[in-house]
Amino acid sequence: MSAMSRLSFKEQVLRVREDAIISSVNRLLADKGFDLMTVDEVAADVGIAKASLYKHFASKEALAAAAMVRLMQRTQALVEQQAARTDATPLQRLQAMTRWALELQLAGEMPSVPSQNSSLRAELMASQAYLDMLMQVSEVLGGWIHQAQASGDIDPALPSEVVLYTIYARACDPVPAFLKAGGSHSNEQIVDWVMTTCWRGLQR
Amino acid sequence: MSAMSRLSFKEQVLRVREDAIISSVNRLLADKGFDLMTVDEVAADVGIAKASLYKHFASKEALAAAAMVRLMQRTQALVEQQAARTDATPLQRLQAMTRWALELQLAGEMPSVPSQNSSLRAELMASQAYLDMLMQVSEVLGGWIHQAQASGDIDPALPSEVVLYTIYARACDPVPAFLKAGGSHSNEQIVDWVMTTCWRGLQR
DNA sequence: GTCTATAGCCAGATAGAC
DNA sequence: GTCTATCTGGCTATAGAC
Repeated sequence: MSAMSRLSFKEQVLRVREDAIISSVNRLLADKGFDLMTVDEVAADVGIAKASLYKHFASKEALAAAAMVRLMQRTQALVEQQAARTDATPLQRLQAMTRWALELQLAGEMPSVPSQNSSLRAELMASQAYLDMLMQVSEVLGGWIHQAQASGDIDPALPSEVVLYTIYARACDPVPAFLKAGGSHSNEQIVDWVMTTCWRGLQR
Repeated sequence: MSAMSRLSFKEQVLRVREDAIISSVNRLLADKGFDLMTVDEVAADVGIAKASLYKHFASKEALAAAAMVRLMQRTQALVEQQAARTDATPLQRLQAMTRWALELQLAGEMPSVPSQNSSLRAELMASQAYLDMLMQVSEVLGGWIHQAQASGDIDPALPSEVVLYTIYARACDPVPAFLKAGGSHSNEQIVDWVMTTCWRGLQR
C-alpha cells in the first residue's frame, strides 16, 4: 500500500509536470504558431533542459498534439456542460460554444496549428484519443444544428457541414486579433461583433 | 535606337522570367504556405538553379513579398474594374470582390502567408509598393462600405473596420477548403454558401 | 545570368554522465 | 529523469567557374 501510494504520488508529479509543459506549449502555439515555435523555447519556458522534454514527449509534433488533445478535452467538457443546461435552446448552446472559443482566442490561449503542416496533421490523425473526441464533439454539435434547423433557428437550406465548419472556423478567425491590434475596442465589444456577423449569417 | 530596343527586349525577357518565378511561388505558397515552401522547390518548379533565383530576388522573403505584391496588383485591377461598373451598387461591388477571392482560393491560387512570421511581415511592411496598394484598396472598399451602410445595405451599427476585416478574412477562410476536401460539392455551390453566410451576417 | 558545389546556420533529436 | 554537450539533417544563401 505504501508502495502503491508512492507510485501514485510519482504519477501525480508526472502529470503536474506534463501539464505545465502543455501549458507552455499551448501559450507558445497561440503566440507564434507551430512552425515558429522551437523546442528550445518550450524548454526555456518550462524551465527544464531540452533533453528532459524528450523524456516526456517523443517529438515536437507530439508536443503540439498534446496541446490539441487538451483543447479537445476542454471543448468536450464545455459541450457536456451545455448539454446539461435545461433552460437553453440548441441555438443558444451553439452560440455559447462559439463565444467561448472567441474569448479563448482573445485571451491568447487558443493554440494555432496550420492545417497545412503534414507532419503535425499526421500525428493528430494518428492520435485515437484526439480523433475520438473530435468525432464525439462534432456529433453532438451536429445534433444541435439539426434541431436548430428544424425549429427554424438556423437556415435549414444550409447543409449541417457548412454550419459546423463555419463554427469551427470562427475559433481561428483572424478578425478578432485584427480588431484587438487596433486597440480601440474592448474584448467584449469585439466578441459581440464577431458573434453578430457570424450568427446572423447562419440564421434565417 | 537599336540599342534601346535590345535593352527593351532584354527587359521584357527579364519580366517574363520573373513572372514565371512569381507564378511558381504563388502556387507553392497557396499549396504549402510560406514556412513549408523551400527555395529548392521553387527553383525546381521554375526549372532553373537555385543560385539563379537569387540573382532575381534577394531572399525567400523577397520571393513571397513579390507574390503578395502581384496579388495586390490584381486586387487593385479588380477594384478599378468594379469602380467602372455603372450598373452596380456598392454592395454588389463588395460582393463581387469577395466572390473573386473565394474563387481564387478554391482554384488554389491564393497565396497564404502567416501573419505571424516576423521576417516576412517585416519585408512586407518595408515594401512601399505593397503598403501603398493595400492602403488604396482599403480606402476604396471603405468608401463602398460607408455608402452601403448609408443606404441600409450593410448594417450601419457595425464599424466599417469590422466589415472590412471580415471581407479580408474571407479570402483566407478555411471553410471553402474543408468543404472542397469533403468532395461532395461543386466549387460554385461552396462559393454560394460561404457568400450567403458571410454577407447575410453583414447585412440588415 | 546560369550553373555546380559548398559554406554557414539553425533547430530537432540524442549520448552519456550523474 | 535531469542535465551538458553533441550529432545530424535540411535549409538559406553564396563562391566561383563558364
